[in-house]
Formats: sequence, C-alpha cells, structure tokens
Amino acid sequence: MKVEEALQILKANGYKYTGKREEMIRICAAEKRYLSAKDIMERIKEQYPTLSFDTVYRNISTFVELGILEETELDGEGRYRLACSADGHHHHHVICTECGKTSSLPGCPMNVLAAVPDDFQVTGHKFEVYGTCKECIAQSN
Amino acid sequence: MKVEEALQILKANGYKYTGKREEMIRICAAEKRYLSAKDIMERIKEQYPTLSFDTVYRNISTFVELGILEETELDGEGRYRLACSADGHHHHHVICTECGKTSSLPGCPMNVLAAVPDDFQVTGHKFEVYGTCKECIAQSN
DNA sequence: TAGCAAATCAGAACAAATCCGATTTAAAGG
DNA sequence: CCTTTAAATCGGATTTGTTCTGATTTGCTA
Repeated sequence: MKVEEALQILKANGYKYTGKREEMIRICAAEKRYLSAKDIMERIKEQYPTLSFDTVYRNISTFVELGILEETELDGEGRYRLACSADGHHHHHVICTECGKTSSLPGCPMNVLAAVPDDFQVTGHKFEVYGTCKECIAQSN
Repeated sequence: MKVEEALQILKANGYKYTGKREEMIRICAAEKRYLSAKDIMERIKEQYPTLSFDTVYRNISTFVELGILEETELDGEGRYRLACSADGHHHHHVICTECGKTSSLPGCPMNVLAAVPDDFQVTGHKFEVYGTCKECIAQSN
C-alpha cells in the first residue's frame, strides 16, 4: 500500500486530513517492518515534538480498522506495519523477533486446510513464522 | 497431556511438588479451552482462597517453559491450556474468541510451506484459526 | 469566515504482569 | 524424626502498555 492510497481510504471514510496522520503513515511506509507504538512515537517526535500518545494510539487503531495497518503482537506489545496483503493477493510473513523486519511467504494455509470443525464459525486466522533476520544474527555475534 | 505426566515433568526438572501447582494443572486439564490467568485464579480460590497472583503468574510461566502449558494471546491478555501437541503429533487449533474453547486442526502449514526466505533463521511459528463456537453463537441470540 | 464536528492535548486512570523483601514450606541428609 | 536450606509463596508496591476524560484546537463545509 502507498501513502497516497492510505490517505485516500481515510478521506473516503470521512476522516479528516492531518499532518500527524500522514506522518504516521509515512513512518510505517518507510520500512518493511513491524513497529511498536513507541517506535512510531519516537520517530514522529522529530517533526511533532508535542504529540501525545493518545493521538498515536487512537490513530493506530483507526488505521487498523480501515485496513491501512496490519497488527500483530510481540513481547506483549502491539506491533504495526503498513498493510500489504491488500495490495495483491492475501499472504503471510516471516517476522524477525528482534527488529520486527518482515519478509513475505507464498500462499496461505487456509487454502490447503482440509476442514475446520463445523461447530465453529470461522472469523479469522493468523499464520506467522518467527525467526531472526540476517542483520540481527550478525549483530549478536 | 495428563495431570500425572505434568507433575512428572516438574519433578524431573527439579521443581517441588505443591498442592497449588497440582491444582493449577488440574484446572487446566479439566477443559479443552484457553484460560486466562484471571480464570485460573478464580477457580483456584475455591481451594486456596489466599493464593497470590504472583504465584499464579510465576507458575504459569514455569509451566509454559516446561511445555506443560501452551500459550496464546486474546484481547491483550495471555491465555493458557494444557499442552496437547506434545501428546501425539504437532498440530494447531481453532479457538473460540468468546470462551477460549479449542478444537484441533489436522496438519501443520510448515509442512506444506515451499520455502522460507533464507535470510531468516526460523525459531518458531504460529497458526491459529479464530471463530465462534456453537455454544457462544447460541448464547448471543 | 463562522460554526461544528473531529482531532488533539495532558495527564489521570486502568489492567495485565512483574518485582520485592519477608515468611513459609517441601524434601534431602543426618 | 529433626534440622537445614533452597524453593515457593505472600502481599503489596511497581512497571508497562494502553485507554479514558474533559478541555482545547483544528479541518472542513456552508
């Protein structure tokens, strides 16, 4: 997803344009990596030093609802990255548990799953492979 | 996994036997369901009304380390269930997001995954299907 | 450009989880 | 058995990530 596309989605859903929102999206767009709320805060403070964490958290959850950001959880804290599944076809990621860096995996296990027990009404799924990326391995030596 | 087996593992790893630990394991063994720390607390209070949450949390993480409990996360809080992958072959679950109830899925996506990008050293994976179980659907009508 | 709803601020409040020093207890050895 | 000791537990304070609240500011539209 591109920054412009994300802003488009916001507008289309009746949300106002603000520089802070754009900057948040830019920050996420800048890296193929899951960022924590804290990470985003730190980076945005260069440009908006007084920004409150309420704003960051509230915007993040708006973005997640609108499908602009994808969400996961590492070490008990929420992590976010610009949605990319929306772009082409649905897929999943390998995630570096050190730095949040991601890489795409082909396909989705739901496609090859023979059957889900029929006493469950399925609402979603999560498939994530965890590991350590080359950079983080190098760094720890 | 059976309660006795779990106690066995504790002993084998040099942990002491305590009634509280046994009761915690019994509580988890009683249901094919993910329980929160709070759930376990509530249930154990019938027998040990003074139990502190420190004890519950510390024992839970010991159990997770030893592979007695499996861990996941729902609504920002840790959920636990007696390990069953250890029993037979490795597998995954459908999880009811309302009540934590689980049902097994056949197979594991890692087996059919063509390739993981080689700049990642894989350390683990998670595959969970989320949904609402029959009972919870009925209850919400 | 006035008015309004949405967005933001600042800090209080919250909930899950962890830490701490003091006390109790399981279990191994005499 | 009794003693000893390290592990386990207690109770409460603390930390951390996140959400709420009420006042203020800011985009947008008419």
